This record gives sequence, structure tokens and C-alpha cells, in this order.
Amino acid sequence: MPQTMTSADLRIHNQARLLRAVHDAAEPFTRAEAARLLGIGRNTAAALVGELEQARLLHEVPAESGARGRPTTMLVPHPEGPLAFAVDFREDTWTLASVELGGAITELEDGEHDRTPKAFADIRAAVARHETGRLAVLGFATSGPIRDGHRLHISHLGWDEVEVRDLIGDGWPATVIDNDARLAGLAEARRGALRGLGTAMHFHIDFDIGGTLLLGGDAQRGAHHIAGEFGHMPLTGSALECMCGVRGCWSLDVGANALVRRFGGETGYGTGRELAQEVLRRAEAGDAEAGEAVDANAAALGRGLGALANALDPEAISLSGLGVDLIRLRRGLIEENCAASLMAFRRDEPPRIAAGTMGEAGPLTGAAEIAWDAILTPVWLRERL
Amino acid sequence: MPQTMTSADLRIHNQARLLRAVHDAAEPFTRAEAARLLGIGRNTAAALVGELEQARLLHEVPAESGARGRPTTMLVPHPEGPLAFAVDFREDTWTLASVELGGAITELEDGEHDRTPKAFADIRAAVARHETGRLAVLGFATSGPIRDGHRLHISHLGWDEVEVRDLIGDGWPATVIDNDARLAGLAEARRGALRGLGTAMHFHIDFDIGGTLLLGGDAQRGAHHIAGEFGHMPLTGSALECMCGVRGCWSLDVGANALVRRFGGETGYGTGRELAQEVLRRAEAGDAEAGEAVDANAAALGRGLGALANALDPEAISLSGLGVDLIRLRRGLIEENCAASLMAFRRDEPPRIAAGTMGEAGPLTGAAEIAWDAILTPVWLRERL
DNA sequence: GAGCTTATGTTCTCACCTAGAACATAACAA
DNA sequence: TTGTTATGTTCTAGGTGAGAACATAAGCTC
Repeated sequence: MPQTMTSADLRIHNQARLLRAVHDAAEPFTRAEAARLLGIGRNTAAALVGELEQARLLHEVPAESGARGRPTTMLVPHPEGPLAFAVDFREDTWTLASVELGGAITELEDGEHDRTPKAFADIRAAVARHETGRLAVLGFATSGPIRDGHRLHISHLGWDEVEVRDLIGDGWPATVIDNDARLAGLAEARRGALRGLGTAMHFHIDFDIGGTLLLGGDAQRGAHHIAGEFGHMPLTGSALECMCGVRGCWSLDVGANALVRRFGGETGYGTGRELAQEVLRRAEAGDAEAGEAVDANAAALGRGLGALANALDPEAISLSGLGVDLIRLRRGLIEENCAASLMAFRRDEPPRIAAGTMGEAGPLTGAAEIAWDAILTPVWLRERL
Repeated sequence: MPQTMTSADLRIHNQARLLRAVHDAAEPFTRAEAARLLGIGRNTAAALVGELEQARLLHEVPAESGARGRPTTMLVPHPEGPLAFAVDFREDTWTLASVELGGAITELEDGEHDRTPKAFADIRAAVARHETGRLAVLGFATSGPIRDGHRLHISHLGWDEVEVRDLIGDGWPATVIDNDARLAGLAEARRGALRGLGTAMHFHIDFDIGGTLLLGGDAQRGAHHIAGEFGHMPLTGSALECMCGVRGCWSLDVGANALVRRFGGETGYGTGRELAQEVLRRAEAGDAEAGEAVDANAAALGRGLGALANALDPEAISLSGLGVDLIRLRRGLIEENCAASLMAFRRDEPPRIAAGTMGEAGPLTGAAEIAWDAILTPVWLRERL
């Protein structure tokens, strides 16, 4: 319990609260509003903001006066303030972006990669091309579980527990890394469909299902940093064996693999995504067989969600990837099957099921969030101020 | 964000940290140790403790000097300090206890009840018989989900969403209430088998399975206060319909009902517990049919635990109720089946599965914890100091 | 048993923080 | 032009923990 609290810590604490409020706010606000929001006096707010402006963390710009009263200033990110960089490392491509306080994203560069760990060197080079003194922390989103936060396993790239410290080490800026599905969920919780909820869940449906439990706006990581493999619970009674080594996984019935299998395509990671999209298109166009496959997918999705809702009682569930298509095409079927899996007494208050609002930007946005989480800490601020 | 922080709040904050440290400590400690623990100076520690002694929250007693140095004092609960009362409301009986800072429990009274809400009046009367000015908060453990924290449903008593505010209202001391399975888990996380773990789970196995996810020593409640119905996920492929209204629940294969069903007994709540115990005894004595029933129960338990571990990645799982017997009789079978349900890459680090150490006292202990949680808050302390 | 060592208690000064009141200021409104 | 309103600014006061210096009470050593 070494979180000592001295008078000076108090100042840092309140400044961190202020910066966090600016970062999290949907709309920028004025200094006077900040004082009310934090429950501090106008004088104290002036002092806090003044120091943060000195430290180039906040900037005050005149607010257009709409009402009476003496004009005030808006609190905006400082134009020379720290930046988070965010990387989304996908199957064949990556994106690098810069994110300022408040979450505004500027895409800097993207590229393809050859599916080998060399990709990280390319990304490092791209970071270097855009690096300025303003770069504070880099957030990195990748697929695959990252055991204990440093052993990265990406099956569709054939990476078997690659040591993250060998990929991101000397020469890199301060970096935080996490799983894309979890970060997509975090993005929804912070800035998307799950904003403001105490208990929520997010699932990314691709070849299989990855997800995360979001509590108080934070994504849960588990004891070994590998929580979230909801797709590998036997929720729908499949008799097949999953490539994860278990029989009956939910993912066998939901996602691209399930669609592909139905049409004799080759399941597994990295192939068949187009076929799955084709199935969706044909289903939308009225093809009966494709429609049945999508029906089965949606029904299995709903059944699993209901089961999970019994256990974890989320207020809402958001979906990304294929889940967005399934909601668009088969919302009713998902909700019916979810209700059927819900304990009867819960059916009058089912979890809200919605498409995530972050779309493709989810992992990148989540990566930016964990980077900013690392910045907006008392420790970091003490250094800076 | 109204959690303002003024200099006075700072003092309260540090005093709360100190009291929390005393409450949570496995062994009492001295004032000098407290200073080191909290990272504050000896002078500050003296001031904090002095005020807490004034407020009759802490008491200093001379520590027996074993080493060199000037003798110091142990920090112990004040003999006239606040007390939490805790109630465990079970199927036919209840227990009332008094719990002091640090968690020491003194049983005050127990009784039977007639399964009607009148029981609460009896309990209130018992509280009154022991009530002193020292009673601060009452923690109440009951079975059944408590929707939104106030709509209590106990199926084996035939209580259908009874309004808690009608049972516990005017004339009651400040009361906090929660579910017995969740509180048993909380007790394990605070003072039992799950102490100190960041991510853990607890399951109470009776007629069916109730449980809770424990994160950072806190039991998760969900959006509607009804998280934890892990027994009502279809984890083991049962074809039966559950009384919860869903088909295939895990609870159909694990727990007393599953044992009873196998022997033609009447399943359901409130009956058959003796038969289940009888089956366990016969299995232990070598009876083949009973042994198979227990095997099936243990295997299904293990399979479900593995599936949940994939999703939530607990460091350890503790069990209470029938789970203790199953671990005693069939630990190997549980662990094998858990491993078989774990994704292959996790099998080298399976969750530790252990019997809870709180035994029957789990719900009562957990009820005391939530009561003390309500006391050890800045708001309550500000009133008192 | 005297003197040394060690750990803790106690006292005092200092730097820091926020609250609150009083006053100043810059817009809008009548 | 004058009043109203919301905000900025300044100053004082009360409270808090840090740190240094000193005091104290034990054990340890010779």
C-alpha cells in the first residue's frame, strides 16, 4: 500500500482528475464548468489549469460567449502537449496513428507486412518517421493472446509464444500492448456503444469469438492476461473438436469458420474470410441455403449471449466484426435466442445488444486509450509537472 | 465526479487507509509498522492514530518488546468502537453475529424460522436484544437473487420478488444485503482461500451452482445486481430442461439435484439434501452406483470450471457446499475434466482449485465484510471523526 | 552495571494545498 | 447608460504531511 498521499500528491491527484475529465468528455468544457465538475473553487481551478498550461498539458482558448457573465475559456489539449501513438497490427496490414488528449485520432501511416516478426521493425521505423518530442506512450493492438502481458501467440501467423520484449524492446518508446478484441471492447466502453455502463461485454466475431468483460469502463484481463476467450466455452452444444484443443466450443457455431464449414470451405485462420462475406451477401440477396447458414450463426450467437448474460449480468453487449452484419441481418433471431437462454426471471430485462460504434477503428482506439491511461497517472504527471 | 479532495479529505483518506489496513491484516501490527506500511512518517502516524483513538475507532495497547528499540504499541480495535452485525439467513435457520474491526466474529444468537417473511421481524427482534450504541451497520446474507439490490426472490421458500424495503425498513439499523453465494465468495477473497488474488472465482454447490467473480478482492454484482448465475449456462450439454426456464444448464449435472435425479429422488429446492449426502456416503463406502453418480458430478463440475477459466482466466477457484465433498472425493477427476475443457495452451497453468476455508461461515463472514465496507468509507468516517 | 546501539516517540518548523470571502471584470440585457 | 450575471483574481486562513532534531526506552556488550 505505497500510494502515499501528501499535500503535493493532492495537487497531482486533482490535476489528474481534471485531465481525465477533459480526456473523457464528449464535448470540451470551460474552466468554470471544470470547477463545478470537480467540485473545486474557481480559484483552485485557475491554479490547476495554470500549472497544466505551463507544463503544456492543457491549453486555454477563449470560449465564444453565448450567455451573460464574464467570458471564460475552453480547456483543450495543448498544441505542444504529449501525444499517444497507437498501432493496430492486423493480419496483413498495420496502421499507425497519433492521438491527442481527448481522443482525436490522426492517422499517420499504414503498411502491409510479411507475417513475420520483422513487421515490428517496420512499424518501429514508421514510428521513428513521425516521432517528435511530443510522443509520450505508444499503445499497441495485436490479435492473439498475450500471456502474462509478454508472451504473444498469433495462430493465424504461426507465431507460437513470441517474446514481446524481443519485438518491442530497446529503442522503442514506452509501449503498452494488448489484444485487439479486448481493446475494441475498451474503445466501446470509453467512447462507443458501452459508454458510461458499469457492467458490459463486447465480442469481436471474426473466424472465432473474442471478447471482454467491461467493468466501470475498464477491460478485465484475468490472472494471466488472457481472459476473454468466451468463444471457447461449450455454449451451443457443438459436437466438433475445436482447433483450440477442446470439444464443442461456441466459436464452432458462430463466426466465419462456422459459415465456411457449412459450405465446404477450408476453416481455420487466415482463409475463408471472403467466403464468409460471400455467404452473407447471398443470404442478403435471398439465397436460401446461405440464409439458413446465417440463421444458424445468429441463433448460436444469441444463445451464447444469453448464457453469458445469466452469469455476468451485463447491461449491454456490443458486437464488432461479423457481429455487426449478424445484427443487421438477423437482430430478431439473435434476440429471440438470447431470450431463450436467459433465465426466465431475467427475460423482462434482457441485455441490450448493439453493434459497436467504433467499427474498424476499435482496436486502434482502444490502443490509444491504454496509452493515455499510462500517461494520465500520478507518477507520469509528477515527472512532467 | 464529486469526490473532491481537500486537505481535510486527505486526512480522512489516510485514516481510512489505516483502518482498512488494520481490518485486512492477517496479524495485528504496531504503529511504527503502520507508518512504514502506509508510507507516512512516524509523526503523521501518531497524529492519525491519536485521532482514531479519540473517535474510539482504534486502540493502542503496549506491544511486548522482543527486539531492541523503544517499545511501541499494537493497533487493535477499540473496545468501545463500532461493530458490524452480520446475519446469515438460511433455508430454515438464521444466525446473528457481531463482528469487530479486523473480522473477529462473535455469534450472538441463532434461530429457526417458518419460511415466511415474518422471519425478518424475528431477526429484527434478535438484533434489538443485542443492540448497543456500538452497532454501526448490519450485513445481511440471504439466498436467492436480489434484483437491483431490493427485489428478493427465494424460490425454495416460494418468495417471488419480495420487496426488501418491506422486510428491512424503518426501525432497522443501516443495513446492506447480498446473496449468500456471492458473500461466501467475498469471504474467501478477503479472508480465505482466495486472499490476495487479483482474479478468482468462487462457487457454492448446493442444489445448484451459484458463484461469483472476484476481482481485486471484490465480488462483482453486474448491472442488475444478479450476476453469478454460472450454474445456468449450458456448459455440459445436458438435454434436460432446468427449472430456471432454460435447457441444458450446468446445474442439471452438478450438485445435489443431479445426484438425487440419478436415484429417482425428487429434485427441486428444499428437499433431497439428505439423499445427496447419503449418495456421497455410499460412494465413499465403495458403492458402485453411488460412485458413478459422484464421478459424473465431479466430471461435469470440472468441465464447467475449465470452460469458465477459458473465458475469465482466474488464478484460483474455490468451492463451498457440496464442492468441498467433491474435491475431497474426486479431486483428480475434477482436475482432469477441467484440463480437458481448458484451451490446450492454458493447460500448463490451470487455475488452482481448492476447497474454501470459510466453510459454513462463508455467507456470515461475507455479510460482515460488506457491512465493514460500508463503515470504512470517507463519508462514514467524516461523520464519526 | 555503565555505556553503546537501535528503534520508536515527540516536537517544531516548513512547504504545500484548498476553501472562502471580497473584489474586479467583461459580457449581455433593459 | 445602467444593471445583472457569471467568471476571473487576490488574499487570508485553516489544515496536512514531510523532515529534521531531539528524547526515550528497551536490548546488547563489555
